Amino acid sequence: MTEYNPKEIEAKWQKEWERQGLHATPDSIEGKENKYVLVEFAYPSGNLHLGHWYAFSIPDVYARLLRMQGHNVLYPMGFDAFGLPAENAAIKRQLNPRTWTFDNIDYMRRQLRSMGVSFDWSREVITATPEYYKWTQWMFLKFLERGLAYQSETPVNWCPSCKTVLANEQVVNGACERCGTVVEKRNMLQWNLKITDYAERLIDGIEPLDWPKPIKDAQKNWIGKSEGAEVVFLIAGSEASVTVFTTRPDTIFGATYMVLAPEHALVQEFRSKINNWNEVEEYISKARNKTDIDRNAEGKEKTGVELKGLKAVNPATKEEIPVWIADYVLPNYGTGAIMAVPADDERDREFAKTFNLPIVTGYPKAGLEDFGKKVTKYKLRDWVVSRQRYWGCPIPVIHCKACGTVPVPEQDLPVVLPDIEDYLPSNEGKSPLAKASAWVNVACPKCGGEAERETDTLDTFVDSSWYFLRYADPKNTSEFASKEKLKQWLPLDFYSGGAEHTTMHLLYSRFWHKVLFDLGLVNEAEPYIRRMNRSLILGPDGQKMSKSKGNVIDPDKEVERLGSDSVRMYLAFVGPYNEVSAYPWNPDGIVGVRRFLERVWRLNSKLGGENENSTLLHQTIKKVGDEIASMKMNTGVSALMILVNDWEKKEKVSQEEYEILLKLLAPFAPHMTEELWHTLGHQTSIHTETWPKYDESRLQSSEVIIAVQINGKVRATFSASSTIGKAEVVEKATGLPEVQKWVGDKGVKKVIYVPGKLVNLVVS
RNA sequence: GGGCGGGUGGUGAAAUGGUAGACACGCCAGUUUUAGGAACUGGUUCCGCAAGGAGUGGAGGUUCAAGUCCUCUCCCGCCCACCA
Repeated sequence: MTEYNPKEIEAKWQKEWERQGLHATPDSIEGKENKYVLVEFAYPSGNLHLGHWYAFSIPDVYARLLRMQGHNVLYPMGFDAFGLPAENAAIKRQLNPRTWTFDNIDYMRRQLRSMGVSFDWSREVITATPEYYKWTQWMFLKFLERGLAYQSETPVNWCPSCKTVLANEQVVNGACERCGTVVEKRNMLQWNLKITDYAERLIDGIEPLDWPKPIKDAQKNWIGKSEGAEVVFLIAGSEASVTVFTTRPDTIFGATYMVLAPEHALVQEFRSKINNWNEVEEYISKARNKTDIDRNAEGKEKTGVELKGLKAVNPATKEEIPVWIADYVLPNYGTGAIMAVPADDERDREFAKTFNLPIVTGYPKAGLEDFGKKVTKYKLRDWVVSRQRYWGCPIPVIHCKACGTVPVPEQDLPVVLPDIEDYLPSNEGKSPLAKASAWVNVACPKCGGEAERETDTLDTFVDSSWYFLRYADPKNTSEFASKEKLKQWLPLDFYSGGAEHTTMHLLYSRFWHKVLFDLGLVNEAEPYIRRMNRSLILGPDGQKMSKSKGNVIDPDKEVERLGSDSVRMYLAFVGPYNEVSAYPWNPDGIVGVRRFLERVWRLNSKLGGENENSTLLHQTIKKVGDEIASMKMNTGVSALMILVNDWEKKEKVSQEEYEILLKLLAPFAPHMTEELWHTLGHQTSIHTETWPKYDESRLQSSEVIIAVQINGKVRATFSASSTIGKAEVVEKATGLPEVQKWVGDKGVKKVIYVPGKLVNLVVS
């Protein structure tokens, strides 16, 4: 028997599997059920890091188990190829984003193959290819048709470094999620998708899903449903009124003043009646220029200005109350106006104290709808999808002076992203595409007159909202995917990815899917039934890996040192996959896994024994299958180690049982098991074998160890037949000298017997 | 401020209310006619020579029996956050 040489055998089998097309997945196989295992596709950043290995190789173990258990398993991979990060990286290197991205894809594909993951590359999807984004554009037009895509001039988040607008979800603590630059507010004409129309359904749909509770809660929280009432406050001495939203209409008798957002329309409407207009105007312009960071820095210190000369009437008390503007009232939540109840609301109280406004306590409580009508409000905002950047999917719309906004006719799709020289973003908020005049200037599809193409591109999250549908039918040129093929694979059986997508990709794509469902284009309202967030691999120092900290583990080097199978198996072994946790990479820990694989390799020289059909073997078969299915790979691996530890003590091992071990190990270490399998004389792949079956009746050993407790503390153990009865156990237990020592002459008051496990003797 | 997770050896972690610490790393001792470790054997929760005692952040409780269930409390992490 030769030595275990992973480098050699891994390269050999990767090549051979590819040659055989082992992982190409047909749309259906007679007698097999389809299963769709999905991982978030790769972003072509340029290099595979350990996170990719963790993200792809562990679900691969699961996919391989399902295959061996007789399913037709789709496990695809693709590239989320448009977007800011790739474009920024390309600009930094003075490369065209297209060249940069597609070179990265070629390189990463090769790296991915070294993982020995069973991706079906024949179904690869790349969002930046016209074959793909034709359908992104087509779907966008469907949204437009339905009134779910619209343009509006609204204050948006502008990243001055990336020189583009960002969605709310992409702004973290007032800074750009991608580059960390403080985001500014700008008024710009933007394309939006009406995700708010789906707020209620996005909340309702989430309940029955098999998702971890924290993700469900986070999404519900982000959508932020609150039930309350809208109450109309009249402006004294005028016909005008202001509607406020409150979740506590019962406190209306305590409302002693009202506050509007500085941006509220009423302020401008009454500008001539406001006595201190200069002061008010100054406050408004200050509030407008404040970034979210500034606002946070001020903490909870309240600022505001009274609109002097204006009074509102509290509909409950009929009293005239002052009207203020303050930036703690947000323009885009509720109605942009509140009734302030300083006795009951902490923020209102603080504001009232700062400006000496009246606080009344002990007021009567009102009924829910006495003074207003019941309404529901959401924190969720519409999804701003315009990006003033080159590297994205063109928005398929033409602006005509005569006809207005005209959709690009379906037969003209895709609107191909042109190759341009100057792709740098501009400070004015104009897409670089605006400079490609040959591309921009077109005839209006409606009237034939002069018209211009929309030059903004779509947010990358639009591209990734439906990629998993394309895998079902990746070569289709007449539809994004046929409904029949979609039916064969969807909804997904399993979707694994990062927690950072909870309120972004996972929310956007659910929304997208619901719209497609309403359009009759997909068969189900929810795309992902089972979702799992993976945990995180940290550097050896327990810190998040980063180049600046110098704690980055390069998977290529680990593969070179110990082999792909060792890397995969170590990642499986560090801890449960399905937990929001983080595991430090232990360079010695992976060596332990390599040692285990070598032990399995060496067992080969002990072959020739008789079948033992041991309890341990049956228990291991059950355990490994169960643990992989629940993504608790760590305990699955340890079960295999226990079996191997046991066999190592034996003189001989039966070949048939050794082959069972190899099959159990195959999902974790696909290369090594394949090599050993062929060494044993098999001609076909171990990965097409069926998963070993265990015998239920062999799970329980005939010999058991009974623990004897005195008052709940273990004082002795003895072994006995598993069929031993209570009376006999008590007799044996009380006969033991170390038990008698504790019982003494006190006598046994009570006996609890747990069959085959323990007996507890209660003594005085 | 709101929401959600967690606290178990030196480390990663195991434990349907039923022998806490499986499995692995590290460490210690030894073996292999040099060395090395990605080899082998044994040991390794803490205190104690031992008998024994203590022990899953802390304090109570339920139970024959609690890491697991209940009450209170401390600490840590993540997400959202002036959302009316």
